[in-house]
Amino acid sequence: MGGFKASTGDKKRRIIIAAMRCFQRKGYVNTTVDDIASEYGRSKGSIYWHYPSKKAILIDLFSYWMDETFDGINAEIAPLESSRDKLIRMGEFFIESLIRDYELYSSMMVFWGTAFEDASMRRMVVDLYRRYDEVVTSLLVQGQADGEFSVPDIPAFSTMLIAMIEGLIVRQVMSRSLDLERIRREIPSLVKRFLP
Amino acid sequence: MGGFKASTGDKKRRIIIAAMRCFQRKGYVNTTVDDIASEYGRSKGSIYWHYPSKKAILIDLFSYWMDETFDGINAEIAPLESSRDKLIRMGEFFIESLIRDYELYSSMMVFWGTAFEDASMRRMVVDLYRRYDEVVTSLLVQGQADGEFSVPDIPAFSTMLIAMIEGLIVRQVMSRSLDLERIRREIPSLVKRFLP
DNA sequence: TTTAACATACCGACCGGTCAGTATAGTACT
DNA sequence: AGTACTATACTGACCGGTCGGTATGTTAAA
Repeated sequence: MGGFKASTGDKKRRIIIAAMRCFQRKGYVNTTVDDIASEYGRSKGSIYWHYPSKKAILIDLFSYWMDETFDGINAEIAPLESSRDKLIRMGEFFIESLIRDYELYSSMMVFWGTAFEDASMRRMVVDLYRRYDEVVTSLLVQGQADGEFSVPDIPAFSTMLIAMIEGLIVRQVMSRSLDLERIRREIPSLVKRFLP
Repeated sequence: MGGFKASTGDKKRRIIIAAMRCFQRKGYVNTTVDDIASEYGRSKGSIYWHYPSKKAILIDLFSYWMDETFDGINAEIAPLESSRDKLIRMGEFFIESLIRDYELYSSMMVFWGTAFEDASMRRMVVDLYRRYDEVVTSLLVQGQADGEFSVPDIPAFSTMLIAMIEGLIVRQVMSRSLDLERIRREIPSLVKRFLP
């Protein structure tokens, strides 16, 4: 991630940043559009000029994060050869992102909470899982085909790997007490146990 | 879990069940106290006779679930000898609970979302993590002492095991599309890879 | 280069609905 | 009569969204 573009004119992006900060501080429900406006440094009317609803802001934030995440992953793993290395790199990448962009992940949890109660947002989350699954599954298939490792049940293992990352994110956002550097260091040894 | 006690007089328990159903359907924020009352089959005034606030109901539901979960785990793993078997059983137990008490887990996610925005609830969640960590860590220490397996970094591995379960719960609650039976079947093979 | 016309961006008072929580009167069992 | 509980009606804070109006360009014909 490493910060949003801030070229002149992209007010929407500025609003998203403001919203992100607010959501991270107070959650979605407790954040008022006036809060976002004040963080944005403008008034509520201005927000509604750019966005049709509070929900639309959250959705936009989520889309942005999702796209950036996948771009990031692809860029990270593309130069690597081995599928196992790619999976290791993916794991490390997520932990590093979580360390660096804690605020963003934190406000993303807000999306999860809200998505739970909203069908259209939920669909976005499910789509996100599907995309992760595609990436991980194809790496497992590839690595197995190349004879790098052998996995008894690829879909199940893919699900569990993704679940682990997701669980780490959730926990860190809730507790803020994880030693993420230490966990990052253990990712290679973990994946090697996973995929011997 | 397998259903709440329903002895005469424990209206609070009935209210909790009603609330659970509502939260599961509509989430915490979108559930009104009138919704809970109507699911409970009584009026709002009645709810407020038993509980001082909507939040108190959620907290009570969470406490109940937490206690039941730990009782369940202890009962499951107590008769087992090997630490590895205990960890396998724990994993299976959670997946089985998730299959059986989906509604409950689903409404628990609501707690997560709300806890994110509320310091006192957040403390409860952090405490829950601490208790899981105690159980898993002590099993890892024990198994290592007994020469069953060897783990490079016990706290990190404990965290990751718990994260995996948590992640599975989150994902299932969101997507409802996981093949949990299949994942349950893979738990032993997964733990054996984890702890060779 | 003036000016009319339009576009973009923003302001903030206000409305209308929602809902947690309260007040109070009832009921029914002991 | 008292206690445990329930029903009804109400209050008031809160907040998403609206809207009339303003300010600051931008374009282009006169």
